[in-house]
Amino acid sequence: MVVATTRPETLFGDTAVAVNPRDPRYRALVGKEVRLPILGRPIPVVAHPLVEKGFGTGAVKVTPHHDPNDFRIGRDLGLPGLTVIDERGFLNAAAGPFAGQERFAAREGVVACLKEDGLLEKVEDYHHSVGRCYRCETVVEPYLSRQWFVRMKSLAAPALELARKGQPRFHPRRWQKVYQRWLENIEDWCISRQLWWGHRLPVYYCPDCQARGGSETAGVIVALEKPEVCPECGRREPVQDPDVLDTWFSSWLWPFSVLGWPEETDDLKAFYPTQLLVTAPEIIFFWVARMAMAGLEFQGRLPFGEVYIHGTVRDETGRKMSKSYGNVIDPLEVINEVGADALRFSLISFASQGQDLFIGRKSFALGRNFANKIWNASRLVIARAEAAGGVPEPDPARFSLSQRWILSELEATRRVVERKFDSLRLNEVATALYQFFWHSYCDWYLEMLKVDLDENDDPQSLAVAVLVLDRFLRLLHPLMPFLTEEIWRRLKEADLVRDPAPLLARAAWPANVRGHYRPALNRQMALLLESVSAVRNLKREFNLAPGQPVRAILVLPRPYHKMIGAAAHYLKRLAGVETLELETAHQRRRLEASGLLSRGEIYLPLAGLFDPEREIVRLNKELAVLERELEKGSGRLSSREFLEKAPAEVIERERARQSQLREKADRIKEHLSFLK
RNA sequence: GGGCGGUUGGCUCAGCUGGUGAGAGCGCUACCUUCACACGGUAGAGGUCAUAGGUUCGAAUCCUAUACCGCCCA
Repeated sequence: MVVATTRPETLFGDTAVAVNPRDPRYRALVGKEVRLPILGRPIPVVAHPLVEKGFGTGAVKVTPHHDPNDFRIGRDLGLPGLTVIDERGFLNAAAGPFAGQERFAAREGVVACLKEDGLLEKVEDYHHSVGRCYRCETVVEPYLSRQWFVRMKSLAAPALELARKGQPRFHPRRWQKVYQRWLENIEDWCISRQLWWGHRLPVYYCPDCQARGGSETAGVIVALEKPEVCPECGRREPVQDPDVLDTWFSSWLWPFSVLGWPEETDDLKAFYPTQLLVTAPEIIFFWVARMAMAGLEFQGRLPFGEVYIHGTVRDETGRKMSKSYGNVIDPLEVINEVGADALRFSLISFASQGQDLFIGRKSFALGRNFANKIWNASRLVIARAEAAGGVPEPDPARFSLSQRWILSELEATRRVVERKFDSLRLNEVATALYQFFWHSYCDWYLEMLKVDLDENDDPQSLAVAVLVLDRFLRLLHPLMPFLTEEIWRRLKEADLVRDPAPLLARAAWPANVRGHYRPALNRQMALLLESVSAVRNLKREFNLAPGQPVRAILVLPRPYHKMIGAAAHYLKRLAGVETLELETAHQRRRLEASGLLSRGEIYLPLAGLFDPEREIVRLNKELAVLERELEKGSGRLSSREFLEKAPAEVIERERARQSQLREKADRIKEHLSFLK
């Protein structure tokens, strides 16, 4: 019979040749014996379904002590096993003429020997996967040895019972199934590790009693303390098992062992169990489930109520970051480059609900830029406040539009942050804070603040700027603790914030301030912001410098005039409008550029700078977009089914939107016909 | 083999219970060193939401199938 092997040197340990029971080529041979080359030992031909017919010759040599599959075949069929390779990788006495040879040298020798005897069919290159040590790359040799196991079924039962009731709670929820299924299919836990260091197994052997034999446990002593002499025969000092415990065997005690267990310490009483465990998915079996089991066994309660599973951190090529791969980005280096808060904020921003994170060195610019922005904006506020000799207590009765708006935005952000924290959507906490601070506070509020200060308009602007900054720092603190702490300290030193708390870390979380949340303001504020943007945009379209002073005609319904009139100085400064005229209707003149607002229009008389052709192109483009939208909407509104089945508010919104779009389109058409 | 996830602008990703104008950061284009910030500002370009069916008045979102990428299994 011809067999194929990648490890010829193991043939000395062969105790059978196996074939698939359904393989007609060998059916007649099953039950017969063949002779092992070199040693001439007779071994049986056996049948086992694990053997693949199409693989190799369909017949495999079986070496139960040096191959996991062969071990199974051997156990299923009651085959004997032979250990022929020792712990150092040398062949032992069972290898006959090859005894004492190193395994790879023996491989060469065996092949030569087979060739000489005319027993070698052929040698060919073969691509296969061998286990290697991840540190030294040495090929791992399967080897049969004594291992210790923990029986898990009874330990897992209480955890399983709770798992079925949804405890602990997993985020995202799908991992709960993974956890539960593992507990359901619990296997005994092999705790023997062949490592150089660690806790040795508390297992001792008496060589004399072992030699006398009798049973598998003869001469085996399990004890907390090393026995001086063998408790059975009282003669020799027992020898400790050389293996160490699996690291998880101490880790599964971690939730209470770090609190002083087995003593009943105050810490243990105060801090066990905790609320939330944060970890990665591959740890669910190794650690989460085992901590749960140990917690129930030794403390009678789960060690945590909730488990947050974050994504795996991968490098830019998608490989898991791992010390053994050597592709880890060292957090300390990142901290040196961009700061601890930037690292932290970046990571949180990237970690959305259990998705894996792909991270390269450049990724941390996100947090770095944000930290830089916060620092500089804070410098501005503090410097201006100090220059003003402090800020007055804000008087809610005198809040201006922009002040009420930024306070409302802050409150809206505070609500989002709380909600997202509660649902553990930390990346969305980060996004909300980022958007608020950069695009509401800095882009608009601080720009308006500068205008207020320069025009000596309203000292309260500064007071609100400080108030908002203080609240914002409190909200951001969990994500960027160092930066916020430092800025807050400076606010206190400048006497801008008065708070009894010695540290921001201990200061109160901002409460809902009644009346600050006023979404209705957005419509008014939007009109102001739109006006500024529209002027900037038109200047750009017609190649005017941003600072070029222009006259602007703002056409709005009467009720908005007062509000916009009060904010005219912002338009002047932020958009470079020299004179602002407010009207309720406007007859377009030839050399004017126009822009549409959500509820009004703006005109810039541009005289010689105006190019009607250019304006026509621009307006046509805008009109095309509107008409496409109008078409979609009227399609919907003319569908009887839509009108019958959609909720009234959806229909209402659609109608309102249609009339708004139509009005805009009509206005553009008017402009176009005028220009032509 | 068993279980699970992903596919949205050039890149990395959000988008929770379907509600109808698809978002962000980076990158890109133009302009700006204006006294918080060029790690910045202003204005902009850029997407048949993998494909094919289905459910629905309505689908990036729900269902089915396919393709591709990826993860876990002591």
